[in-house]
Amino acid sequence: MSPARGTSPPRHEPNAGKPVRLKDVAAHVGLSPTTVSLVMNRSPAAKGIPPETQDRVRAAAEELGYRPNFIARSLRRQRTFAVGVLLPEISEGYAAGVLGGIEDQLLQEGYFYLVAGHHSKPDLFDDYLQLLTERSVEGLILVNTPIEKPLPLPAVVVAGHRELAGVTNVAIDHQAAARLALGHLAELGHRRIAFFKGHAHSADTAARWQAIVSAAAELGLEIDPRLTVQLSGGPAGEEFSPEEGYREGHAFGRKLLERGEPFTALFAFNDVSAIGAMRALSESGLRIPDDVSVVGFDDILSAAFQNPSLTTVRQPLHEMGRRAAAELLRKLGAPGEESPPAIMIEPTLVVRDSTGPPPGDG
Amino acid sequence: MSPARGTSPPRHEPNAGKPVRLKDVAAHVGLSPTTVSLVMNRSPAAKGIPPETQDRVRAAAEELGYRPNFIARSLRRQRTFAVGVLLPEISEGYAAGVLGGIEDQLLQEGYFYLVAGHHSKPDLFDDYLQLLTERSVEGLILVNTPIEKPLPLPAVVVAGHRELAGVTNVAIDHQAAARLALGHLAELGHRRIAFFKGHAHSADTAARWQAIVSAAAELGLEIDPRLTVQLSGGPAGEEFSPEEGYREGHAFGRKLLERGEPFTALFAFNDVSAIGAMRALSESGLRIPDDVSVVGFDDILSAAFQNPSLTTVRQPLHEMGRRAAAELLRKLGAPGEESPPAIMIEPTLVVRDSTGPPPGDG
DNA sequence: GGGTCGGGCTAAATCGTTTTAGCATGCTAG
DNA sequence: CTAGCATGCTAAAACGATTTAGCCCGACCC
Repeated sequence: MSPARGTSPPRHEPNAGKPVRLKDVAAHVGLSPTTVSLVMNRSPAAKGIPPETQDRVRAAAEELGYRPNFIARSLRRQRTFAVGVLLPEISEGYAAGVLGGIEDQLLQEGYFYLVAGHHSKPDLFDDYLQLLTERSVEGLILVNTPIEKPLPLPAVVVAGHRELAGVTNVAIDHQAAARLALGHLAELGHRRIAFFKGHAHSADTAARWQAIVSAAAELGLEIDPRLTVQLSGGPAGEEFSPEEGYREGHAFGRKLLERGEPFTALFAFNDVSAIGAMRALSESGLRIPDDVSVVGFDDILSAAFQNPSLTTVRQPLHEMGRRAAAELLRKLGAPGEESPPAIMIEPTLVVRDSTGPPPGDG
Repeated sequence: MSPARGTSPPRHEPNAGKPVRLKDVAAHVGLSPTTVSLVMNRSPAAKGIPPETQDRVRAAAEELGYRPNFIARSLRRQRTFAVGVLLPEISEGYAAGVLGGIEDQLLQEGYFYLVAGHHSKPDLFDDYLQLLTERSVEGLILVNTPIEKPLPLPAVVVAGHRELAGVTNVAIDHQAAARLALGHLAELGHRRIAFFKGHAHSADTAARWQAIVSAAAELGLEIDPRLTVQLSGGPAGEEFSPEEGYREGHAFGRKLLERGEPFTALFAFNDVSAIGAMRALSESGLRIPDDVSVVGFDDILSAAFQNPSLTTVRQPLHEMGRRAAAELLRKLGAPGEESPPAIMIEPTLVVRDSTGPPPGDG
């Protein structure tokens, strides 16, 4: 059969020339395209086809290196096995982390995804939404992206605020987060705790603050308005850079000290502002954690590299993405079925060196 | 109509029921699908169609909210306007940064992209490559991904090492990077400079070291082997976490001090190891930059938050991605045409507080 | 008045699949 | 002997566009 396997026909090679089509395989085995299709898809209708024929077909497909054309298939079946992801900016840490989880889940299930970063511009958002639906994505995942109009497709939102009928919101359990952080501080013996509130136009601000107030109540901690500062987060609507967050943390840490109201711990809104504040505190001669303990939020890379390393509440971004994707696929698989309005993700507390007992406590 | 909570039948514009087809538009204006297609695509063949007819068609399309089906169009034209991106892991900073640039460029040109993270597993790489070609992507961008076999599609590689005929490699200009960093240190007056070499299995190690050696020669600096340590980067083939890099920097910074060979500056292989080393140096009572200057590489987020903030060579990741995408699109537009084997990207030096004149210099 | 030309449009083929509806053929049962 | 029924396959119609090859009709030319 095979002539001294050295010759040169592309026997083993993927595909030398033009791609192989279904009908090429059919011609090669002397059967109709229908039959080949049935066999290749293991369609139930193929049960009438004897096993030896099936083997013959599959062998031919293998030999010719047949790969079904996904586009043609999508057109016919009206399924693209693709979802769209909309986010502010892909290179930013939060979105990238979530996207990692989304990807894992989707690829595992045989889906792909198209991403578009709208840079927080509403009209870009609309454009991309349009483009994505034009490309027939089957569903949407929005990360950190506020929506007003109802969406034309099944959707899951990660860290959205607004509630929208039919879309599931995957978000961190702020209540648990607040309990973890404040619980940790309370256990160490802190009573006078300062807070950074998020800027007004951040999605998480309100929910997180609510949670903090309620967790503080649970723990019998008092929240002193004089120990609370609100971050501004730069001009409304614009993207704020981490550097800005850092500077704000630094500035507001200083401001806090200037108020002269004593405190032994600070729970910042996020890691960058916590790091900025740590800097301000050290510059004022305070030692961390001996004089003041600091807790951040997010667990960005830098948190571990600080000196002292930062205790913080970690958002499991990867898992949030995973869950969001899983939920979307579930929706796609069971259309019409009721879907949960929200999925809560449990944060974890990463205790490092920036927290310890308050001064004069041991 | 809708009983309880629905008061709103989706009478809103976009599309109430089923999507509008080309033939629906055709029927609506009483013309053939051919004509409508010609008009909508502003095909040159449409010049025989009088402007008023054209307007009528466009008005109808607008009115009905017609959106061409991209899949059908792709099938017929054999163009998907999509490219595939392969990278180790999307949530990692380097890849995410590059991807940001890729995205900007692609979306601007009307392309989308499919991403797959192969987690440095060769068989996953092959699988995803297969899946991407099955989906008819028109080209590939590989980020930080070594290749051995030739690729089945036009491709551009970002930070690849191996040279492969026909694929363009977008990489930082190591020569310029070395000159920037060493030039800066030399200008400050440093002569005894320590180095971290990258781990053996990193793509950039060899090229960067070469460049350092040659830049040092240009500047008349001597490289002392006793001031050179090679990072190990964890077990070969595995992904190494930033935390590991940090720990290594810390450990090797200490090792360097133990050797007892005096030095006034350290050029680390990357920021995480630089940060680790800074920590080790401070712990030994050395002040930065008064006693030792430190230069990193990459300009990760944390570099700016360090105390002192880290002077480092910035890789313009976004631009690298942009250039890679632009080059791929060029290739796609001009098939057969010769393409450059490499595109050099100029790094920049970000001078912060970790560098200063050597001790006893003023 | 017949041929030519061009303006305005369309029928039909095509892209590569999936899917529906059947068609032969042979065997069995009545 | 014939209806009925598996068995093993296939023809043809989708899917929703693009594109090729004309068709029809009136005006113009000689």
